[in-house]
Amino acid sequence: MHGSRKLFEDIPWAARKAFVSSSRELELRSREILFHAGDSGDGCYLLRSGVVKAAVIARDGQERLLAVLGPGAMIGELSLIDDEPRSATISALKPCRLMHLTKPAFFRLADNNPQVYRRALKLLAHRLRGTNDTVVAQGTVSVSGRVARAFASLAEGLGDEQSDGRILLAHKITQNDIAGMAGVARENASRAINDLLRAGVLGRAGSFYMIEQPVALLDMAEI
Amino acid sequence: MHGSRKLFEDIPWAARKAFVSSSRELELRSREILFHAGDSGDGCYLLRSGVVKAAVIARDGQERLLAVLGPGAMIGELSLIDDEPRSATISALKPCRLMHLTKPAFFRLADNNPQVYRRALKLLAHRLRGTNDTVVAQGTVSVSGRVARAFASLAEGLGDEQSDGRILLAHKITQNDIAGMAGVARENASRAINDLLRAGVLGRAGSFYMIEQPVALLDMAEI
DNA sequence: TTGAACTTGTGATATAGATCACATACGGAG
DNA sequence: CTCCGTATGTGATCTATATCACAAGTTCAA
Repeated sequence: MHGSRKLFEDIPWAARKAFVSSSRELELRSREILFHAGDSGDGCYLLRSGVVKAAVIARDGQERLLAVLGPGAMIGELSLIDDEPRSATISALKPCRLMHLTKPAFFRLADNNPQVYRRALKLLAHRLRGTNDTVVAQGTVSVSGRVARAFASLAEGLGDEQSDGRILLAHKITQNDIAGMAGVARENASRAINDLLRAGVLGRAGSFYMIEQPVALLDMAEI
Repeated sequence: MHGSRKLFEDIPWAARKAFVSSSRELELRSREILFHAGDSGDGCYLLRSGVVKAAVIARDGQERLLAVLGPGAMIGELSLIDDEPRSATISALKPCRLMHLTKPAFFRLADNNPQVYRRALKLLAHRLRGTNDTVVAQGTVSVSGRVARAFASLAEGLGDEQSDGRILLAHKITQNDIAGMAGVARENASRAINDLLRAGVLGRAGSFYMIEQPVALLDMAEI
């Protein structure tokens, strides 16, 4: 749970209140789609509770997952900023509550609280570092390493750190999702996951995954 | 030459003057390195003239090129924003003139001109869209498509559009650079480039490349 | 001008990972 | 419970791309 994922950390209370009052609540049922890549739209959303995935469908029909996002995440900020179409499809992996903020409201708020601008810049900078790393990893890291990476990224997006340092991924994740994040075939994701399980780096807690050895995982992921 | 690459478009003159007066000039000789990935550093640079490349070296020693940047480009803004180490190594491909802006100067300037914040956000949003696309392309587009992509990206970074619509890449670029951008082996980049030359999509203008059919190129790149 | 150090082109081979083809297991609806 | 759709595991191919191995160009510095 890296701080820079949260837009409103370090933001004065007055601004938070202004945000809440100028935003509108909405809910999503499981599997419901918030918007599709290519849609027009200029507002952004703050995820209050639940889990969503951001994905794009490549020309050949393959679904590539860019991220799985948990509470506190900012969604749709690219279109907010540059008025271009939505860059990814957002769909709910479980029931979600969101706040919707319009573009004028956001900029009014930010103009009055430069902290908001700084926070937003940090958020984008953090994402950019992440995608840059992904680009490099894509080309140089093996399938099993990229699968490890996918788990690391899930841990960041919705991991729940236990008191003993292990990280619980308290959400049902399919091999298809993992494969989509790692950019590998589902069958090979399966093999890689089992390797991680056998190595004891990863475990299963009920129907959820548990990262038993976060350090070892990051190492395999070449992070 | 997409507008959003330039930090100071639409920025009031007063702010530009403030920028110039609070910044320091510096020069790089060809092949000289501005900074290395991992270095600490919190200032940013504006490229006035010349060409640089942004690259990272993967764990296995392979060089992966993130971008080739021409005049007007912003460099080192990630560390400016989040105080983390430099994310890439910047080196000059030809002699360059740069302006250096310190972090306090940037934020002072931006706080007084929210346009600067908006502009910076747009810049990062644009990059993020680009890297997201790259991630997807990495996993789904063939080698020749990715090489086409590399040329498209070069065109954006330092292309010179002719009156007849063709785009001149007025800089000596090696196959190694192309391979590094596309994330492929140099030998295969060579084959792909020759395919593009034979197809007439690409041409050679002296020792430079010329994009003869930009539309066809983008199509091959699956953009 | 003559190397020496880069570049580029192209065939031959090796291999990681995709794809195919199933068997098996699971989970929710009736 | 029991059936059906979805998720998983694992072998056997197949193929795109890396890697290897050279032969020619080029560039540039001495």
